[in-house]
Amino acid sequence: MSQADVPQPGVERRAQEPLGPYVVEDQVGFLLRRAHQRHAAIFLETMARHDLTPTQFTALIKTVELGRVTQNLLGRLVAMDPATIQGVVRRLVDRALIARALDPMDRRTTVLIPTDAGFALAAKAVVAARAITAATLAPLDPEERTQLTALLRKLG
Amino acid sequence: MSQADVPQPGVERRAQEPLGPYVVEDQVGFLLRRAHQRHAAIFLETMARHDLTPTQFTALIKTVELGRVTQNLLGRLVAMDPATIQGVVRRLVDRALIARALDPMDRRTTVLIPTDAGFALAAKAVVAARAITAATLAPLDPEERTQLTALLRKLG
DNA sequence: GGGGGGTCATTCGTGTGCAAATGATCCGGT
DNA sequence: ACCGGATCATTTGCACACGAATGACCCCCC
Repeated sequence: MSQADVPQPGVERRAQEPLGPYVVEDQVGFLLRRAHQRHAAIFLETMARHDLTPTQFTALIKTVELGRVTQNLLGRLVAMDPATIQGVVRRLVDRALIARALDPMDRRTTVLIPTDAGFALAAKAVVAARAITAATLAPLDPEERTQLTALLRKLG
Repeated sequence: MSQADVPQPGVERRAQEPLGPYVVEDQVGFLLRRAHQRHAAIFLETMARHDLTPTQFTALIKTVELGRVTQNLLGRLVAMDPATIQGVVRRLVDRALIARALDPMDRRTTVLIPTDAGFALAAKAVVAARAITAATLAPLDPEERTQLTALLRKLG
């Protein structure tokens, strides 16, 4: 590193950066990406024996919870756009965790219904999911966990 | 909704769900995914005229900041694994925002150096990036913004 | 009772994200 | 001088994620 690469901080630079230095690592976007990655890693490892990804788990749980949903509605409920939910549902259907049914009232839609295997796996997966949430929040003390959850919910 | 679908809370269920009900929408993982998606949407829209994705922006900024980095090291610094950083860097090189150089000391590595165009774009993109952070945090009041950032950083 | 605007599901293209495998290269220890 | 473990970059395969386009279908309003 030459001297030119390490200028004295806060002298001439201030004029060009009136709002202070921009540190990528401190931006919400970067921190959100990191946190999401870490959670995904914990999820994948903990849920490995059930072979469910975070999105597959979420879609399955929601389908079991509702008993019967339209694919697009399911997508809206779990924050996945139609193109994404399509692939997620396809994989769950391929594994016979949920089934497609026809809606005589609306021939555009396919109704999704969990299978017995889907119910059974969902029950077991929820146990793992509780551990995943706990492991993800492990670095925080109880009060901070509540705060973080509240702030993220407020973030929309 | 039938009566059977809305049981009185906290009676028989407690025996089977000793830790309380599992609401997927309240789990950190779900909230992190939602928040990350929302940020990505804001980023894409605000950064549209510069045509940079969040990861491309981060990699470019970091390269400009360092002036000269190895690809794998860059990846570690911005939390992208070698397979991911490879594609990100390739797109930046294709657009002539950064250049590859040979390292005579280590023939395995390719050294990355920002081009003049890369410097120029980075300077303009940082302005947009400040707005993106602000827009992402808009739903929170100033104190909450500091809290959220601190909690996410602590999350690792 | 037809027509037009909206919705549903799907497909395509592009961009992350990671595990795993590969080939080239480096380096420490013998 | 060499060899074996480690690192670098790349590729492949799979799974989100979304914009845009498409074809089928719904429903309301004229």
